[in-house]
Amino acid sequence: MIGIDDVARAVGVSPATVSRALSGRGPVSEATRQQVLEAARELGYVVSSNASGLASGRTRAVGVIVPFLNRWFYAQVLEAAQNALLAAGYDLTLYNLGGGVDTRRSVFEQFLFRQRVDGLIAISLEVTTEEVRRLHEIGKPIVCVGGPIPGLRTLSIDDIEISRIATDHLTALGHRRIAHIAGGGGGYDFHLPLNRRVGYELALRNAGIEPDPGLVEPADFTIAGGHAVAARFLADPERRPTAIFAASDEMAIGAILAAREIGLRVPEDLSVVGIDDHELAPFFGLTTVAQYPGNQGARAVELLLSELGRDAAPSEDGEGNEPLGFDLVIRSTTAAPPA
Amino acid sequence: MIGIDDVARAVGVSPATVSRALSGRGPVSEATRQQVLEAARELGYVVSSNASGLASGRTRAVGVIVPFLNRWFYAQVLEAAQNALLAAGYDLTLYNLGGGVDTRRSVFEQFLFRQRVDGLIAISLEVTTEEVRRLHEIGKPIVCVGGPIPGLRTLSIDDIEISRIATDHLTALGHRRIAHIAGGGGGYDFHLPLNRRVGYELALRNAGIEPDPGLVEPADFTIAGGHAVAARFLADPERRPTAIFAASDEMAIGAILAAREIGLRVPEDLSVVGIDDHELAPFFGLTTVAQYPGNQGARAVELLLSELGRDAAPSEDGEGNEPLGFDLVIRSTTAAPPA
DNA sequence: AGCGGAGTTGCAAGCGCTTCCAGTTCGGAC
DNA sequence: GTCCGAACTGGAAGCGCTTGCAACTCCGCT
Repeated sequence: MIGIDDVARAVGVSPATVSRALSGRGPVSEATRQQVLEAARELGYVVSSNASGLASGRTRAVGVIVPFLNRWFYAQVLEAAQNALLAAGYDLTLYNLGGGVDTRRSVFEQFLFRQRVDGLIAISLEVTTEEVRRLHEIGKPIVCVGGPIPGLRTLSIDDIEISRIATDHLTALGHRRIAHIAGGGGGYDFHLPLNRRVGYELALRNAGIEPDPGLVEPADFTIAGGHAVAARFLADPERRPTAIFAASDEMAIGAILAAREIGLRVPEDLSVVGIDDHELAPFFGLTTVAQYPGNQGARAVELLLSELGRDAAPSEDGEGNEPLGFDLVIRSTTAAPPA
Repeated sequence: MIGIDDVARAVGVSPATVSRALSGRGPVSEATRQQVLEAARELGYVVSSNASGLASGRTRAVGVIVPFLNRWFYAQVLEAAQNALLAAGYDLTLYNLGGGVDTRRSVFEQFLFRQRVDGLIAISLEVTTEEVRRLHEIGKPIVCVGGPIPGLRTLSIDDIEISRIATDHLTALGHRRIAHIAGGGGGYDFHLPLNRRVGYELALRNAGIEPDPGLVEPADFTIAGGHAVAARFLADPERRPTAIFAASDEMAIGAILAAREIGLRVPEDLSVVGIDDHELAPFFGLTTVAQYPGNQGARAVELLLSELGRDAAPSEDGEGNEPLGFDLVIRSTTAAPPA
């Protein structure tokens, strides 16, 4: 393995200078820098991250913690984060908590303490107070996306507002009986489904409609889950809603399929709105509120790196939570209710 | 930060003994080992991966290279690999090549050479010969899943056979006009779609049917792509196939939706078969060939770790490729052709 | 009693970098 | 011409572990 000494010898300077030239820390004359860069490229020299990390305390790696992998939203955020990190020269170490209690515990007890990463990004995590304590103990900067974790800097969407807008769109079209497929269950941060429901009820009240608890039912954020709930909503022609607002696009798609199965036309007989702007949304012509997970991932990296950049201690201003953008995207699954 | 010396002091032994006790390398009396373990737990000591890696050359991390994240198959493999790695005490460093040419190049030129990982798992990668050369240069064990990379140990499905079985199922039901939505395009290993087409044609010939090139068209492995191709196949009632075999479940689902849209019933008017056993397959009642990506990921980790375990040089017996299991799963999208 | 060997343990030398500190050079100010 | 500071460079001390080697302790044997 070719080391820093080889490069130093090739250029005729000390390893210290090579280190400075390559890392950009400390003064090096432009001429020397160029020679070093050249020699390094020529020899194919790449610094050993272990040695560098041990000596400097910086590893140039960021840990990303996700509760799931195989969900569109998480994968989008993760992909964007990966790209941003690679572009900045950072490795991404993945911690997927979806592997059961034991793996989850060992991540929080062991893995995160190995000094392998300079900082962490946590995506929509629902964590126990004990886990929050561990996260703080690590003493490294953390940025959360989505699930607000007490005392940590969080990037989050305004879930109440996003839902209000979606529901407003339906009331504005004239709908009065609007059902809501809420989120719920398993591993998700529980604030999200709750806030989305609050926004929905807010919009109804604004339109002078009293929310009917019989028109709200939770599902698990999947197509199959949305389908099952929608089928129940639509079963009785007497009590059938004229619109469904689902807390995610996948559930909305399930609802569309359920409607089609019993011969209802979308949007003529039933309007459907989702949240996400999932990759399948255009395919189904789904009206939805886009929340740009890619931007969220990229922004999280940006924030984290800036914190690392100023060699800061983990920011104590954890309350400086940053709202994210979203937009209503009107396609062809919403229309005025049947006469 | 609490270090190995603290533990040593607490127990009253040398750091060397603590290291041996914690890593399991070298002899330590049972009594001492217990004390060390106890003290480490108590103090919350976790070895610094940088220091350990630098001193030993082992990092207890594995790199996983994927071409995409937001595809069901990749996410499944990745998730399983992550679980297996965590269980074995390994970190997983992710390299997603989907970020464009530049990131791809820097991964192959820089990131993989940082000595950050002990080994690599490459999932269904299509690589250039230059990239293969770089992979070899790294000098670490590599296990590939799916895309056979020349000279590297590969775990792969028998794509010809898997397709043959799917198509056989259709011919056995009596179908004669069977269309194939092939894979193709962008970033995927190109052997896969090719082999699947070969298996399809093989099965047809076995049933005495001459393949009709007009009944084969590629799509991009997505629902939308499958939908578009299927819509074309089904447009002309005269030349309409009675069955469609898609090279992936997502494309098969697209085909089902396309059929429904023009009023065809599945399976009465059209049979559809896919490959994968995607999470949505049960929801659509899709008959498919399951290929268990989770097992593939777990098996890849197992192989890689066993290679690392015996401190082996990267195995030169790269041709010892291992076939993987798959099963025809018959659900409700296939039946005899209309009379 | 003396000895050889197995089982444990400690010593100390690194692993390959980074960075503090001190030295050197050079240009300008006086 | 001298002096000072800024800009650059090299020496060397670690960073926190692992591990080869030597030392030491018990045994059971002869």
